[in-house]
Amino acid sequence: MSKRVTINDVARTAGVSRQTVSRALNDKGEIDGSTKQRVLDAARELGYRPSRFARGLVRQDTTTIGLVIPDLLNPFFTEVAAGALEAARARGWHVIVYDTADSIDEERGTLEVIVSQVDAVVGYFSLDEAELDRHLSGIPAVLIGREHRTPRFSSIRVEGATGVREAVDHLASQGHLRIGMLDHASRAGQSVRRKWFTDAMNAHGLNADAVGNAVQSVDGGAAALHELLAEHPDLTAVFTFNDIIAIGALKAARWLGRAVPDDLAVIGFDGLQLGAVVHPALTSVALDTRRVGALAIEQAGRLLAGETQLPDEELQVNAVLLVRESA
Amino acid sequence: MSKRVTINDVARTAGVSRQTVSRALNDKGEIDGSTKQRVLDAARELGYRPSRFARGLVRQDTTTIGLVIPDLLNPFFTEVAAGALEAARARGWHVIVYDTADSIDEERGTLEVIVSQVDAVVGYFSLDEAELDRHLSGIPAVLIGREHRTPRFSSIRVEGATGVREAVDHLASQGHLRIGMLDHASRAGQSVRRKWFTDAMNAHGLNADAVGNAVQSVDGGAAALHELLAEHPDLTAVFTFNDIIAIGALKAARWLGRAVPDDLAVIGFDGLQLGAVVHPALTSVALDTRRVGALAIEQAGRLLAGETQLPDEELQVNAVLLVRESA
DNA sequence: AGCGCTCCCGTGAACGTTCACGGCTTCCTG
DNA sequence: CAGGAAGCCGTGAACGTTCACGGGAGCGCT
Repeated sequence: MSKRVTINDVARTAGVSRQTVSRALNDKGEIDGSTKQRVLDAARELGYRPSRFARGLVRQDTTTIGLVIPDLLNPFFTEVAAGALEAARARGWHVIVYDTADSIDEERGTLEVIVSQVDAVVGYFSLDEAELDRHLSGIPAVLIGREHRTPRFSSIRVEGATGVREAVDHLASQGHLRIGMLDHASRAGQSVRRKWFTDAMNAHGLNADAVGNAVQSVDGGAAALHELLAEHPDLTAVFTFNDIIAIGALKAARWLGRAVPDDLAVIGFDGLQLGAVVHPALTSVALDTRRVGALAIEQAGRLLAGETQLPDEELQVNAVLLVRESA
Repeated sequence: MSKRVTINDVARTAGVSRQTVSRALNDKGEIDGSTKQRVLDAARELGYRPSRFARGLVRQDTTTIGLVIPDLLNPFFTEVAAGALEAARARGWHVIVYDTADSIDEERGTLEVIVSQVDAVVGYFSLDEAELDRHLSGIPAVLIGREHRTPRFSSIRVEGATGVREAVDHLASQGHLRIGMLDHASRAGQSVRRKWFTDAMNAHGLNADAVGNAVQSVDGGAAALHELLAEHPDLTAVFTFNDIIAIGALKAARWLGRAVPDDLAVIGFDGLQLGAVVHPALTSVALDTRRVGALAIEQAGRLLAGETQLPDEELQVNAVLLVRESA
């Protein structure tokens, strides 16, 4: 195994000192043009590359953030990730991406290794607070779509109550009275989004008990709509936990011969770009996914800098109704 | 600004030496159970976190790979990235992801900073070889979908000639005689995929001159199909550079009132998962995108280990026809 | 008693780079 | 010609961790 080429090797073959090599490579001043060239040539010839560890050790500038995502293939997380990457690049930060494959064990494993590699952690987690705390061992962390607020931890909240209200308003104004929902139940029981839905329905004096449960996938959404319509054939509109499930619902509706939006109106949640390519284009309670990612990065920066906490409003992104074709 | 908590601080408050602290944290043997606990407590209390730089400097184990992607929001690249992440995770490597936003300047900037942060680079690049070489400054690199083979560089090739041939066979067997193509012209002129198409058409004695040019987006595909059909109204089938463009074509076809596949057959390229959610589901010359990413990572590992070059066949992924509904 | 072994723990060195400082020329200025 | 400034370069130290080595205490065995 050939030893690593160090700055001293370059210095020797160029006939100068370490420091001069360093000067040449980081083009600081205080160096003669010709010697600089000589050093550069020597470095290239030897195939010298500075050690990021040694460099990082002495100058404390480079910051690296760990982005933890349950599934990169899910377009929602992709969009968030894209927003985060962009924000990070803007400040010259590096982002290590970890895909936990929706597995709690992978998440544990990821956390285990992540803490020794990054300055802060950002993303979606399923572990409970206690274990999260333990694994994180003091690293600043920003949790997305989940409450957890301490000096070391922050969270980015999604505010969808008014957006969902808009959606129900929209449906009601078109005469829909029987509106169902396809929820996505997690370990924690029914979702917040369902609560928003229920509240909005109640505000209209409508009952919100036609709720099905969908697995987090297109096929899951399709299957769930089948079931829901079998139970409640009179539904004329359906609101879904997210766009993925909504697209499944679109698929099932076509299968069942129910035209969208005339025979069945569909409204999703998230406002993914994906919703624009399907037919009919998906109406959705949209949230600025890229902004979610960007906010998380920014907040990680604040935690890193030890700045004072921001008011909740700043750490929140609001969802609004985006009317396309499906409702 | 509070100084960093070092291993010495922990050692002092625990009343032991550095080495003992190190032993406790990396749970090596040679340490008494009670002192270990004492050290751990001290570390937790002080909020101690080992410096990844100092650690990386002495033990040469952690490897980090830079993954360069033109646009994470493009589902094709997302799938490749997912494959790469998975392969990297399997060997305990870290992946820093850079999104160059389809900009050549960003790519340059990325390269500039990447070389000092990773052990190897993997991904899609637009720069010409000379500049690439210069920026990479000796780092092992794996270029995807592009030729570039030297001891330091490798490339992952996509073999689609037979897959495209299958596609044209498929269309011809259904009686299609006038088949067009929506190409994506780059700086380098017409694409290899177009060549594959032309060859396949010629093999059937069909002429392949009904070719339009599409921008790399759904809308671009839609616009291009409009133009192409205006010029060649007799086309009954169209093959596209990739699935994104194909989905645009689907959209345009619906707009023009041409039913797919009956009035117009559409075949894409890439075989994205996305193709399964649109309607009609997209027939495509599919390639195992995740495997592309995984292959790239594996090959980066070989370069890093200085292993001998593999035969080309091993660094290649073959595309095959995936028949869904659109043709 | 002497020897050797095991169990713990500590000390110098090393990893590869940059920072702070100091020294040597050379040139200009009054 | 003295003095100072500017330009160029080298030397010790520091960053925070692990590795290699050595050494003392305690125990059992001959």
